[in-house]
Amino acid sequence: MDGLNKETDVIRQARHQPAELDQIDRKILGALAADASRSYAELSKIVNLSAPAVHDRVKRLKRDGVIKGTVAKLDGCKLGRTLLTFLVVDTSSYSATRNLLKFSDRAEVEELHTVAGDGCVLIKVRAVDTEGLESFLMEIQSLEGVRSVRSYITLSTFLERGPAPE
Amino acid sequence: MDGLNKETDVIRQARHQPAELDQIDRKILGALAADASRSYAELSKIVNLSAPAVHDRVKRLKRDGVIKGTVAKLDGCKLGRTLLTFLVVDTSSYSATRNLLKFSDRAEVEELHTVAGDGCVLIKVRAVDTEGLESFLMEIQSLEGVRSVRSYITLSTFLERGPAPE
DNA sequence: GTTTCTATCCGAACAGTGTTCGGTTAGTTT
DNA sequence: AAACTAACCGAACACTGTTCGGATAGAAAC
Repeated sequence: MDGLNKETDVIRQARHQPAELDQIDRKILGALAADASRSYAELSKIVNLSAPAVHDRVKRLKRDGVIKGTVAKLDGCKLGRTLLTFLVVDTSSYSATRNLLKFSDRAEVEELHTVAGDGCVLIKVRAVDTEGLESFLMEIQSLEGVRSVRSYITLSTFLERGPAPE
Repeated sequence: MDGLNKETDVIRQARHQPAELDQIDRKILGALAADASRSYAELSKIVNLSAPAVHDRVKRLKRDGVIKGTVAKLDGCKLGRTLLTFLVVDTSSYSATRNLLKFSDRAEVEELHTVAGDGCVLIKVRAVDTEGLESFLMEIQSLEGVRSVRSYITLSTFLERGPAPE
């Protein structure tokens, strides 16, 4: 027996390394990313495998974290949120940035990232209306250490989806 | 019989007006927006109704378009896409904007909006690496009528979700 | 070459969930 | 009062998700 052991699936899993994805995996991921309500019978027809085989693969993809979960896509407008805006907030200190991260528990905040470049924090906000956006904006601007806020108010959305598997 | 007829559910549906959402609807929506794999039995416990009652409500919410569908959330990094960037493209003509909209069929493009303000189009791009972003950027910049491109390269993502039902 | 181990697949059986149905209640309009 | 609608429930049904044992193929170990 030499020093190089066989790398089994269990060992790989312990290292949190996902298995390599073949074309079948990517087809399944693409199908589920577009519509997660598809049955295993449907998926099995798409990739020409049996339902249990597809089930095994999906199970592995979930275990490895490639599939992080399944969520319902809601219509923001029909929920009463009509105004989508991206804010780029320029801060002067780390503590100011930290204060901004606290806004992630607001209902109108959908995304919150730190970014390199001119700004420091990027926020995707879906407000009820212009009034709701205004009060949110003023709250941000009044924070200690916030130098400037650039607003990109969305007119039309042409695409909104998650990562594509290839 | 006076001129005002009763507005039934069928009539309202024909007008594409969603029914008003009560607290139970919003609880269900919140639960499904966080995890769409929850069973009706689980949901029924959350809102203190029977499974068929929850089923009826979900059916209505789907029919009215409040629930647009269910999708699998994929891990961009584990798919090999490590670099998330927001681009704000400033264009000088409508035809240039139209050309930008064609980029919505690219695998690395996740969102594409037209925006008011300084820029005209906002694109969320998940590229494989810096090299992939660079080639994408150069393709955009070389388009006729593109005046400038502002890039916001994401360092860390703290929140990424869909619209919240209040 | 042989053995052993792993990953992957399949068909069949099982368990669990989704879905439909009839009946009841409550509220509103005629 | 009568008629209609919306909403709920329990029970039954149909379907899908899931597990199981067995077969195959490939890689590593001997």
